[in-house]
Amino acid sequence: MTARKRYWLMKSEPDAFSIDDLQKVKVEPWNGVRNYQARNFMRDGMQVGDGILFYHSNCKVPGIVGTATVASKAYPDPTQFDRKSDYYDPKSSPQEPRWMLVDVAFDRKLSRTIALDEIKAHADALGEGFALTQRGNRLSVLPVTAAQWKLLLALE
DNA sequence: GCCAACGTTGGC
DNA sequence: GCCAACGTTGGC
Repeated sequence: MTARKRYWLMKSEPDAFSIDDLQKVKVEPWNGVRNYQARNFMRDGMQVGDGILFYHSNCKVPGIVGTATVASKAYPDPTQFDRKSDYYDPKSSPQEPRWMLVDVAFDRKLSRTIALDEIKAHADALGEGFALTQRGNRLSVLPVTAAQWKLLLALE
């Protein structure tokens, strides 16, 4: 049985990993997420084939720059076991991994950036439940409804 | 580069 | 289990 396709938004700092980087490598293990809520979305919510809005944060024009697809089920983030990694977590172990990730596959680049400004301008239509535009929200992985997905991409 | 927001840590 | 201190995120 296949569950209904879900939608997500994932943030990345373009200096660290941009939509162009994803286009080059095609598939990227989404490592380094060290927030429990974000982890839970990946671990418990994501299914292969789900849609992802790729969002550039912490840059000149923050906004949605492309789409991607969930390409694997959740599995332990290997960087948590790597002492040399910035993402090393001494409290995690292969027997009891704390952090999970999914593989993210490039889908397409948008013809233009859907800037945060524009997204905010449509806050009413997107609804109060949209985590991205909620004040102070710093979640790097968040759910998007089918209606929000449609609305956001219609702005392209 | 600043700083508000907010999650996590650790002392008690 | 509380909560102050601290670190990080991310818009501006």
